[in-house]
This record gives sequence, structure tokens and C-alpha cells, in this order.
Amino acid sequence: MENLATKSEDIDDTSTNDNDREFKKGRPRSDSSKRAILDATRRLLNHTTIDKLSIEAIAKKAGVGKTTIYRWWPSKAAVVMDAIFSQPGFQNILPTSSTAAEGIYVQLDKIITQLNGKNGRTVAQIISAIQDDYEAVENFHKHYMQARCYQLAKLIDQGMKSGEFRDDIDIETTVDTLIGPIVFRLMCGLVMTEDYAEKITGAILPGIQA
Amino acid sequence: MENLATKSEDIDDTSTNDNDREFKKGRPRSDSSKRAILDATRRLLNHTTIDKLSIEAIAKKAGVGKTTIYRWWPSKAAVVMDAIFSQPGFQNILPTSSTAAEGIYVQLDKIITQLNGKNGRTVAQIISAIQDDYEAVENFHKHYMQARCYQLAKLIDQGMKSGEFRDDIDIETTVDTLIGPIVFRLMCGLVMTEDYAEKITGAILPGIQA
DNA sequence: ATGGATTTAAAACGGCGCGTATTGTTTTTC
DNA sequence: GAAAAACAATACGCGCCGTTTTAAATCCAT
Repeated sequence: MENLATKSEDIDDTSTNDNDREFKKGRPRSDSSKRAILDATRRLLNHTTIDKLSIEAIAKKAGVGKTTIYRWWPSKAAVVMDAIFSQPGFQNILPTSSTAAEGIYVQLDKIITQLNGKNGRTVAQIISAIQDDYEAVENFHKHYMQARCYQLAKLIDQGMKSGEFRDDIDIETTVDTLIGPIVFRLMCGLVMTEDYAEKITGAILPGIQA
Repeated sequence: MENLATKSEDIDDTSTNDNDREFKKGRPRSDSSKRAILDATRRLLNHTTIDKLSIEAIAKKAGVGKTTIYRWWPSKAAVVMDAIFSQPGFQNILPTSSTAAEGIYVQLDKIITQLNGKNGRTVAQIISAIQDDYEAVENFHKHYMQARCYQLAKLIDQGMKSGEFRDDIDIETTVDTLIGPIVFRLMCGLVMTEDYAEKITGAILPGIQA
């Protein structure tokens, strides 16, 4: 639910000390404008692509000045990421599972389900948008990719320690082989069938099980 | 070396019958203009990104009218793909190898080497550019992705028939697990170390070997 | 040669969205 | 009530878009 804006003032912790907020002079940031901007962005993205989406259109639809958007977000990609990743469906909660293998399957299936449909197209476009934007890359990893990869890594590590998996496997590479196929099919416009999580785990897990 | 242009007249085979070319009336397409356009595109891409590259800039640098570009290519992505994939380094020749496993390793390593450096950034940008462009997706698959995936599939199939691999594996999914990690790291801006092909094969092949 | 067909470079067009600057108002703290 | 900051609205110059028009160039068939 936290802001994904990347303006230095927002991520710089030096000015975010507990009671510091109370002592700021001037008119505070309008929360209603912020919500209007993110809502407008989400609604516009239902009918167009990131590429064709313009800051001016967001401002107009949100009933907001262009300057307000430029004031709080460094790029179009930042606004879109903020709008998409703060959605309810995009919280990445850790599932409880009996075995590591089952946990990995559940995780992959959840990601695939999440990416099937319009959200998937938008995430693909976000990954596209970060290609030229160094600042946005970090933002994307921090608020999307790293959390999902870390959970897979934790499950693998857990399986290694419990004896479910072999103890000589390379965790990072194994995570790549699990998440890689999904990103591959997402970015290249290939369909992911409903049983794709099963197919991936069926191809990977037998090779790492003890 | 063939043209990658996607205007219907060019991919429609009905007009490409051997001696049909000789019987066309009117001024023929200028081959020097074509080369100038592709050369200019390549040179401009060394100093900028696809997103920032403009048709007008290409036309100016090539000493060519804008209309000539629009006449022969349907989109910026098509011009760029034509310029990039016709380069010498992008021919995908099949290596000869003793075992299927070694063949797969060689193939992956060649792809990774090809994608490390500026070519990789450009391919990533091409994959980005095809997200909104249905016509360009097919072009990309046809002239880049499918050829590479097909060779991997053939090697797997060969290994299955020779008894080197198990006979119950899903070829398509296995290809995904081999190529997926590479696309994943490419698109997410993660580094691929020199031994990354070794890491992938080390993670995948043990699970499918007989 | 002559006329028909096609491509070519060049120039001009209206339009959109960029990122910035300016203005005057509103909301807060001191 | 004064200073500070954010706000909506508006205007600006700029670059590139995709299209259209023009006149020259280059081929073919007769």
C-alpha cells in the first residue's frame, strides 16, 4: 500500500523520521489527487497500452494538473507501476504448504494465474518500459520481481534443509529455471495453459529431488 | 540475407514466382536506398535506443525520403528487426556435437554470448517493441526465436531417440526451461556470467537424462 | 521515341504529447 | 497575518508522427 514513487525526497529516509512529518510547512500533498491519478491510470490502461498512454490523458481524466504528476513521479513507468502494483490482486502473500515442492507449485500457479489476462499484458509492458529507464528497473525489481523470486529461493532452501531436495543445487539458477519460462512466454506472446505450473514443476523438480 | 519486410506484397508468395520479378513494370525498388536505410538504422542504434530512434532521423541519416521507409516497412520495429537480424553475427548455424547434451550446451552458450553486449540490449528492446505490435510478433518469432527454439527441440528429440534422455519428457516445456532463464535475465536487466550456459544445463539436463 | 507505370527525394501539412514555465489560488505551519 | 508548499489551469516551443503533394527518375511495352 506504500507509495512507489521514486523521487529522492520520498525514498530518502533522512526526512522520514517519525515525527518529522508534523513539522513540514506549506500545503501537504493531496491524497485525493494521488488516488485520482492512480485510479485514472488504471482505468485508462484497460483500454490502451502503456506506450499509447499519455501523461496528459491521465491528468485530464483525473481532473488534475500535469505538474502534479511530474511533481511526484519521475516517469510514466513509475506512475503505471504505482497504479498496478498497489492493486489488491498484486499482494504476494506466502502460502502455507506441507512440502517445498507443493509450495513451489502453488507459487508458480499463482503467478501464472495473475499474469493471464490483462494484468499480464500490462506487466509485459512494464518490463518493456524499464528497458530504457535505469531508475524504473530497480523499482520493478523491488516491488515485483524480487519478492517473488525470494519466496521461491526460500522454498528451495527449505527443501534442501529438510532433505526433500538434494543439497548440491544452485538456488539462484534453479529459481531462474522456474520463473524464466513464465517470463519467456509472457514477453514473447506465447500462451500459458492452465496446467503450465504443473508442466514447469514436472520438468524441474524431479531433477533436484533427493 | 533475405528481406524481412512484412508488407503483404513481399511475403505473399504468389508474386514471388521465380521469373515473375522480370515482368514488373515501372521503376524498380532502389537497392541502394534499402541498404542506406538499414545501415543508417544500425549506426543510429549504436548511440540510442529503439524508443528514441525516429523514422525521420533514419531518413535524414540515410539521405532518403520518409515515404520510402513507410513504403517498404510497416513499422519502426520492422525496420530495426530487418537491420539487426540481417547482420553477420545473427546467423544461427547448427553446430555438430557428439552428444545431445553437449549440443544443447553449445547452443545455449552461443545464444548467451550473442546477447551479452549491445546486441543483447537491442534484442531486449525488440522484444519490448513487439508488445503492442501483432505483426511484429510474428516477424520476431519467424526470424529469431523459432529458429533457436527449434534447434533445441531437435537436439532434445535426438537425445530421446538415442536413449541419452528419458523418453517421457515434454519437449516444449523443456525448451522453455532452457531458453526461459536467458530471456528472463535479458529482459529484467540481470547479468549473465560466462558460465551461465553451464549453470542452466547443470540444472536441467540431470533431470532429463536416462 | 513515346507513353504508361512505378519509385524516388523533398517539402509541407495538421496533430499530439512532451517537459517546462507561469499565474493565481488554496491549505498548512509559524 | 506572513511565509511556505502544493494545487489546477493555461500557455509555450519543440520533435516526431503519418499523410499528402509535387516533380523528377527509371523501368517496360509498343
